[in-house]
Amino acid sequence: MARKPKSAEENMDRHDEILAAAVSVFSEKGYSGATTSQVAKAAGVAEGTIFRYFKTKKELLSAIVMTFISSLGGDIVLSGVEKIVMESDGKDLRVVLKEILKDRLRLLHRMMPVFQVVLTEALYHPEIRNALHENVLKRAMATVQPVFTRLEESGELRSGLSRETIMRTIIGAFASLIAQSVFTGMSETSFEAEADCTIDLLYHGLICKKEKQS
Amino acid sequence: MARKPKSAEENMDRHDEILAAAVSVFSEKGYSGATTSQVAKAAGVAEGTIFRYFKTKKELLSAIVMTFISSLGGDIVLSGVEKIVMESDGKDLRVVLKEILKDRLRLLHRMMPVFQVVLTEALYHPEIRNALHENVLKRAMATVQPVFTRLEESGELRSGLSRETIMRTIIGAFASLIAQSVFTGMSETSFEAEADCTIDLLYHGLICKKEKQS
Amino acid sequence: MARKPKSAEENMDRHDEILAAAVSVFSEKGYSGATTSQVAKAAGVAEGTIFRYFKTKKELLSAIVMTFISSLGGDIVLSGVEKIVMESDGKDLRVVLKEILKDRLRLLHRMMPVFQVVLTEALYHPEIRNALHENVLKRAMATVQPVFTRLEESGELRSGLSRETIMRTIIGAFASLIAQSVFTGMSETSFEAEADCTIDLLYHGLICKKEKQS
Amino acid sequence: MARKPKSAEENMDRHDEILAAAVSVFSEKGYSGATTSQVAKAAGVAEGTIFRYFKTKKELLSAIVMTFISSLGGDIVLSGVEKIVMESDGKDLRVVLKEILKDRLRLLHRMMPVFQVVLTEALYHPEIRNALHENVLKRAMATVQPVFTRLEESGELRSGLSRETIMRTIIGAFASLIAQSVFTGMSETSFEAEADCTIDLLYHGLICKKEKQS
DNA sequence: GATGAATGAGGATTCATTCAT
DNA sequence: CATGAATGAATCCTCATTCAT
Repeated sequence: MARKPKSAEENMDRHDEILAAAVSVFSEKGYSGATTSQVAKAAGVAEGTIFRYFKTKKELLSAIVMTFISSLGGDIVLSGVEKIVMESDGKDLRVVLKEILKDRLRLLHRMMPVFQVVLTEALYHPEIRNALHENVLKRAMATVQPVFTRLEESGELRSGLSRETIMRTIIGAFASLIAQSVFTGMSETSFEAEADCTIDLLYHGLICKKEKQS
Repeated sequence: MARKPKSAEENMDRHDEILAAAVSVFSEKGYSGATTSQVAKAAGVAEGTIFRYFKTKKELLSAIVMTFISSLGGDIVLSGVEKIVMESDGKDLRVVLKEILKDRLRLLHRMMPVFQVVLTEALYHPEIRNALHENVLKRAMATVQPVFTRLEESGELRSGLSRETIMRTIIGAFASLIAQSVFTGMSETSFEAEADCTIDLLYHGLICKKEKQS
Repeated sequence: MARKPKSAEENMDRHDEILAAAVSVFSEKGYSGATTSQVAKAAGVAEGTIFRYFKTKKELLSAIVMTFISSLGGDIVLSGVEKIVMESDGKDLRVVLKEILKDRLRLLHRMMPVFQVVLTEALYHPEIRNALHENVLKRAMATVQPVFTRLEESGELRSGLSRETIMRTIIGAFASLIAQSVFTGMSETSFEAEADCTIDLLYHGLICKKEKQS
Repeated sequence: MARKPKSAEENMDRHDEILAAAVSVFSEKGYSGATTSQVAKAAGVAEGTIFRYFKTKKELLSAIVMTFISSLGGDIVLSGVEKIVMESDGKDLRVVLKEILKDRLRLLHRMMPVFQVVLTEALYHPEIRNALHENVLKRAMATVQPVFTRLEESGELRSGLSRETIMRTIIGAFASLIAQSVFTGMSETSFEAEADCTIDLLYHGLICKKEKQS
């Protein structure tokens, strides 16, 4: 890889600094409620500089959404889950779920502001919704499939549960937990407890009781 | 030019018409993204008229939030659930959950836009979050308590599940279903199927499998 | 003025109430700074009612100015001075000046708000200035002429003083006293003292000192 | 960082251009009657530019008032009078008064519009009145004191005249002359004549006729 | 007549975007 | 390239005026 001139490298930095600043500001005031001048201040650049990297304010938002999608849906990020899934054979579902949840949570905490911005905008822009659906949800489902396939094949999974429903319910349950933890500032330990409890609930909802383990 | 003189009774309507229009516009573009002129157009009134009824645009938002909270958290609305809860004794939990879900869903469909506006703003305004927590969540939990208390007393409820976790998980699971149904335009019947499936999952997650206790 | 029919008389009342309210409001916030709604509230009438009596806000101002001019310049009002002037023969100028000042002051205190409104507007509207000049100043001068004519004829008035200068100086001196008394809330007695002192100054400036004064 | 090779200078200009335009427009239509768009046009800038230099329209007014007060009350400006006063020893009071009047008049002609704006607003804002009183009137009186002190000590000043009254009367007399000259567009020569006449009047009102020195 | 709700042109102010330096 | 002053369209809001009741 030939080294690019310094200025190009700096440009990249600037680009990302502005993006990061925009995420921070947008997540605090919302996209429409934020001003480019606030973003500029947060990024430590002049207002005009923003428009060198992003033609319009809207493009700045798009860049955030795209970044989010590709980092959440992209290989790099899902790989954490992928690894967990691949190594899940024979493990108790509860353990696997917990691992996945913790992996996702780590990510989400890091990305909370982006997440908030993207979700909010998704409410108002179907194309963002679609992009999320295609690139994040479907991918996530595909990644996790093996776990359920295995459970199904071994007859442990209760019958009558569609994959979609399962995924949706798990996501909903986790999402509500994460939301609560983010907004109420739950402690690490009580989050753990709540997580275990939630997983336990889901586990029993999913697994067939063959009276194997109590 | 002065126009549209109406009876005193229709003044109330005017107020509500503007409110309704605001909900509609805000839910489409977000509060900050919407303009008072758009609201006026949607309400079929002159822009100035809005400010006869709501001193500022912000007050318009507040009115929406308040309306939402009091109609969702208020007696009238919860009474649907209350009735279900009161008559739930002896019924299968699945049936009760289904009834509650359907009741809430009916309401939510009617209020979807308000809901969206309020939730979005709640992301950015802690005081709205608090108001929702105090007036909606707590109330809802209190209303549903008897169901779980009964299950607990009869030993049907699996042990180790905190009320909070149960409520959160149910809400999360339902919310994700409703969100999907709203955004993907799920059909009535497939919604029913999904709902049954979700309820089934939750039911087995909640209930102790010792067979019916007698 | 011939009396109008009763209904018209009642109209006059309303008319004057609104005018009085307008004076009060305009004098507090200035013409442009005041709103017709404030005037309406002060007058205890509906906003629309104002426009029955005065086609526009501007006309309301005109009416105030006209009222002022005709009441200050008109017979009724000047007659106080006229009487003083007519009875001034042989009196000491100081006494006459004092009487005039006191007469004007009484009037001015009653009319302070109108005065303020009219003067302020006069700054911005030459036609008001002209009207004031023609109808108030000239008249006032004409009224007071006899006093100075008499002094001149008796040789008491110092030579080299034009009537205009005399009048202007007296007016300026009195005006500054009144302004101070109005804005600083001078007490009745200290006002008296200041007035005597001012008159004394003017008197010696006007009168020829050949005579021994006792 | 933000270096301003010439922009420092130009900024000042811009700032002052807007201020000057505001003075001009406000003095023609009054503060409330003027619009920021008129000011912008008069200043030859876009409307938005005004708000880069003055946060609000009101702040623009404040800036005018402050400028006025500091330039009228400030050392630089009073120094003209101060010099006259310092060099007044032995001179005839008439000459001194004339010199002061001419000095002030020159200033006032230059500042007439500001003056008008400030005085008008002073009518409605006690704090402006106070500022004027403290920073202009008191200062002016302090500056002129020596003249009268000297006269008093030499026994030339008629007894029974308080300093306050003297000052007020002189100011009122001069003010009325200046007002007339400004509004009627008096010629230079007739102004001179009127001024001399006014001064003569005041002089004889102030000075004791001992026929000593002349 | 009197009312005051409705109007909408117009005002102050903001802010994304441009461009000369 | 970066800057930030300048821009002016767009926004929220006001208020004189009208008119159906």
